[in-house]
Amino acid sequence: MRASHFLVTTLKEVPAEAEVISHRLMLRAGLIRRLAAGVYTWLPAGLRVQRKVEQIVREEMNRAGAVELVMPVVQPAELWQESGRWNAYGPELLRFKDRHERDFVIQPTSEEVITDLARGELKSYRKLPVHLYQIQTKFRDERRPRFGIMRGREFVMKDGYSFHASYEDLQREYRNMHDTYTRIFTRLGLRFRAVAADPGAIGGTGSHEFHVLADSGEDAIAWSPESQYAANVELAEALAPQEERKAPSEELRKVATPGKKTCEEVAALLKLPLQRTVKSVAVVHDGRFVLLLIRGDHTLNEIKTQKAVGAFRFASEKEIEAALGCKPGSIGPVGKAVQVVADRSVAAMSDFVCGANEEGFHLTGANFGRDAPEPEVADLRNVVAGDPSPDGKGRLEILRGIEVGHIFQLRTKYSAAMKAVFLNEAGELKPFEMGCYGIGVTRIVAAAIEQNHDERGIVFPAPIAPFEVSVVPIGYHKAAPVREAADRLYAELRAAGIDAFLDDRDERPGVLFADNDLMGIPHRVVLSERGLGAGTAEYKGRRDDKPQDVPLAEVPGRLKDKLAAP
RNA sequence: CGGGGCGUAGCUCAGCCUGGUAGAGUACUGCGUUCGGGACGCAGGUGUCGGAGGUUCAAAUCCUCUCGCCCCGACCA
Repeated sequence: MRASHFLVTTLKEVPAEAEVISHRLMLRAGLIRRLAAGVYTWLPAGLRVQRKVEQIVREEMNRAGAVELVMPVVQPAELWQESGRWNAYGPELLRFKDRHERDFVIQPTSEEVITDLARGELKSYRKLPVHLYQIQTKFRDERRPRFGIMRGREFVMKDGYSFHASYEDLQREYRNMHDTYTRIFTRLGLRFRAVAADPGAIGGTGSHEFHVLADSGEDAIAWSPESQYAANVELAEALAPQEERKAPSEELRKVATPGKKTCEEVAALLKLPLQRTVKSVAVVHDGRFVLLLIRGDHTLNEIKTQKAVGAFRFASEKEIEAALGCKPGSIGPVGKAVQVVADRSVAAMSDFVCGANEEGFHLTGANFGRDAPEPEVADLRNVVAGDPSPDGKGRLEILRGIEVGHIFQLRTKYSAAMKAVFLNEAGELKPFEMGCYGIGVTRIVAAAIEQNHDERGIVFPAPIAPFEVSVVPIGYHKAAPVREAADRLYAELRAAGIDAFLDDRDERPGVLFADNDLMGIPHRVVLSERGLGAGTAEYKGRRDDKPQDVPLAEVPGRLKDKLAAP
C-alpha cells in the first residue's frame, strides 16, 4: 500500500475523551474514530489490524474442525422469549420494534439462533458432533462504555457453538478449543494466560478465560509459577492457614478509638499489625442479617460470599444500627446474637482486634469460644500474592489481565429450554450437549496495544500490525534515484508476499518516522541518497535502539527472515 | 442508575466569575526558505459558542429546561 493512496490520519494531540493508553494511541495513530458512546468507525489502518486478527482466528478455528457461518445481527424476540433471556438479559439487550410493531433485538450473542438452527437441521446423532462459528458484530448496551474499543457497545466477536451427543464428546471439544485458543493467542504474538473461571450465570461444569497480560488489565489472575496453576481471583481458593488457632493469651479489653473506623486507622492507632485486626462486613441474605468477618488486610470476594451465604446485598446503615446498635466502623462479632460467617484465616486467629459494637470503641484480645461463639467458617476472601497455591504447589502471584477469550461447557441449558433434541443410536430423543466459545476480536486489538507500546506509540506484534514493513524514502519527491529505488524495493517486497507500506508522502523525514512509529509498524527500511550511494538501505526494527545498514539487494531476504522468526 | 465534570474552529484549549461585534496553538490552503526524528516566515479560509426558551437596549457569558460526552461508583463478561 502506498501512503499516498491510503488514509493516514495521525494526531499529535489526543482528543480529551481518551483515558487509557490503548484508546489514546488508537485515536492518535488513526485506527479508530468515535461516532457515539462506545461506537467507533474503524479507519483503514485499524481495519487492517482487525482483519489480521480475524484471519488468524479463522484459520485456527477451521484447522480445529469448526465451520464458519454467519447469523443475523437482527434477531426476532420470540427466540429470546423462548430461552428466557428476553426477561433475564436486562437493559444490556438492545431491543426495538419493526414497522409492524414486532419485537426484535440486536444480538449480543447468538445461542438462541444457533440452537434454533440446530433443532431444525440436526435431527440425528449421525450429524454430530458439529461446531459452528461466526465472526460477527455484536451489540451490548453497556451502562458505561469506556476505554474506547476495549469496552465498547458495538464490537466484533468470534462466537462458536458446538453440539454433541454426549458429555464426553463435549469435553473432548472443550479441550480441543482450549488448545486452539492457546495456538491463536500464541500466533497473535501476545503474552497471555489461560485461567480457570467462574462459569457464572451461564452455568455448566467448566469454564476457562484467556487473558492478555497487561498491568492496566481490569481482571486479577492468581497463578503459581511452580505448578502453572492459574485462576481468576474471583475463583481462586484461599486455603485455610496451616497453623492451628493459638489459645487466648490476652484479656478482652475495650479501648477508645475515637473517629477511627477502618482497620488501617485502628491498627495504626494501636500500633498493631493490620493482620491482627478483623474487619466486619454486614450483609443481608433472604431478609436476615449476616456478619462476615475478614482479616484486616484482606478483601471480600463477593462471588465466594454468594456461594457461602447465598444471594446477598450489603446492609444499609439503618439495618446495621438495628441489628448491632451502632454505626458501621465500630461493629464486631462480640456480644450480639447475629449469624456470623468468618473467613478461614479469621477462624484461625486469636487475641484479635475488632469493633466493640459501640461508637468509637474497639476490642483487643478478642477470642472465639471465649468472647464470641464459634463462627461458621467459609472461604470469603480474595487471595493475595504470597498465599499458598490451591493445588498445594508453590505460592501465588497476582497478575493483571484483559479478558479476550472465554470458553464454556453449556451442557443442555439452551437445548433443554428450547427443546433442541436429536435421535440417538437407540432411537431416543436427547437434548444436545452444547459448548460455546468466544473471542473478542476488536478487544484483542486494544489489548495488544495495552501490552505493547512505548513513548513513541504502538509496537504491534508483527502478525497483526497494519503493515509488516514500512519503506521510508527520504526525498521521494525530489531525488529520482531515491524514488526509483523505493518503487523497485516496494515492488520486490510485494512480489515476495510481504505486506509493505511505501510512505511516499511529501513530508519531512521527521513526520514520516513519527507516524510509522506511532502506527506500530514492526520493520522499517529507510532509503536515502546517502545510503544508495553506498548501495545500502537502513533497517530498523520498531523495538531496536539503533538502525543498521544493509546492502540493498539483501533487504527482501533479510525481511523474510525477520518475518519468519520474529 | 447514583456522584462529579465538560460541551467555544477538524483537534487541544482560553474567553464566562464582572454581559458590550469570537480568540490562541495546532491542523488546513498558497508562496518562499528548509529537508534524517512531528521545521520556519509571510499571507489566507475556518465557527448554528451543543439545542430550546427566558432576562436584558445587548447573552458564549446570567436564569430555566433539554441533549450529548467524559470520569468515579454500582452492574456485567
